[in-house]
Amino acid sequence: MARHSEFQSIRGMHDLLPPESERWQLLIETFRTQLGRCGYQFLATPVVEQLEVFARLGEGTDVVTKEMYTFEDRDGQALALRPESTAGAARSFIQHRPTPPWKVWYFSQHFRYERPQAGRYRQHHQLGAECFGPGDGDIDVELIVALWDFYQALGLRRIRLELNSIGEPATRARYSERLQAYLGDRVDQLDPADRVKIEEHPFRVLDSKRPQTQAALVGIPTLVEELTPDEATRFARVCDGLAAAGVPFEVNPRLVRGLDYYTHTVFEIISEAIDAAQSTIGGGGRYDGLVEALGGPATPGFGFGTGVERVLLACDAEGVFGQPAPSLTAFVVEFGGDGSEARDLCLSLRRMGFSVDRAPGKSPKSQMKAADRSGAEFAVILGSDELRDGTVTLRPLRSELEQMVIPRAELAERLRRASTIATDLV
RNA sequence: GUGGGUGUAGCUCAGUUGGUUAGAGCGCCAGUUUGUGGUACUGGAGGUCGGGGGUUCGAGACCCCUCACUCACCCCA
Repeated sequence: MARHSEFQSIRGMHDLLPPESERWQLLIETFRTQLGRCGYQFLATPVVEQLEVFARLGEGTDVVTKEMYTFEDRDGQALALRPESTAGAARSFIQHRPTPPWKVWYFSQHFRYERPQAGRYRQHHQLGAECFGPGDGDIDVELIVALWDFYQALGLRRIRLELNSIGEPATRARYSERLQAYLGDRVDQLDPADRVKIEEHPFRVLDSKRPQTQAALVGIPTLVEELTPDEATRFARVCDGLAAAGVPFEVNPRLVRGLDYYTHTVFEIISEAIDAAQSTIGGGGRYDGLVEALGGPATPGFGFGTGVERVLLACDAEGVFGQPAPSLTAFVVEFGGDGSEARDLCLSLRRMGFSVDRAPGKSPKSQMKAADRSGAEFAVILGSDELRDGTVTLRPLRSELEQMVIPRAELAERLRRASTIATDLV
């Protein structure tokens, strides 16, 4: 893209313009409806937090150690743009001590300093939800089903839910050691690029994309085998709940997530329609230790995030969006007067709840052209004859019906009957 | 951070081995139709060829640097 001016948006950060922005509104509205049914309410936390809030997410996460936008303010306080939203929500929970269960949803922008590519941006947006308080698996089911139904409501069909349990931290640690031992015995079978991970991030070897590594992983001990009876029972209840809700899923014993705070249930939802490397459209899990790690009372939690840009990629790939509906009821076209009557008519129609626009000062032909382009259902023509007679010409733009001259007083009623757009007033 | 591809009009792109004044389609503006969009025809506006340097009589084409976009790795939504 050519650079025409001195300034442009920051790498990996994009403007959101109409008509694309309309689809964002649709996504947000659908999400709000879906989560509202489950009793979740909107939460907004600041874009900036103390660096330490995110640092507590763990040393083992690239999001924290490599990708954060960090800076000092004028007082020398260490701050960061949020790379995700769960930490801020947890901080907020601790700060305000709402009575659990605290069920919130959010729409927020996140910042990660990575090289942009398809479905990955330095500023990206997520819709998400968190539930602080209840520690039972039924909350896991509630939120996963809500997210699944959100995708269904959008019309996405080619999606896949992958599920796993990583148990309590003790189980995870035990498995980590076992994994390191297993991998240590087979170092030379792994892809060289993966060998270095054994020490620091043994779990990262599991979901490696490299064929040589994947071949070496056949028969590797799985986390599921390592779960205690209690953990396994808990996981089974989550699986049962999803099955009862009719949500198809597959247990992926190698599913590990990028953030260290997860316990028990973790999941991802992948779009099979996206023809790009970044095809995970949503993911989340349980984080029973997070609130405590941030200095709050021991409180379990579960949450997820879904990437708005990626969901829209999936929607495009599946072609779920039809023709956009008309957004204007009427477009007022004027000529032969000084424009004041058209101006007043336009304003009064708006106060009656109609969506109306106009393009004053241009030729009749140009105004009609503007009316067509605006997507309006009707042109309301105020020419010299109509001005003289106190009438308007009502011309349908989206159908083959004939135009008609009607008394000005009848206009509102005619529009109300003929328009497919609901007015927001009576 | 590593590697590949691409930068020409608002958008999508042509532009031959380096050779006059840089093109097309769509979009935009206007006219054919001084009261009517969506079709058709005609005309018009719009470009420091991403930026800088170099080679050359001559660079949109070649070389170097740089910036941006893009795809992949890493990682993640």
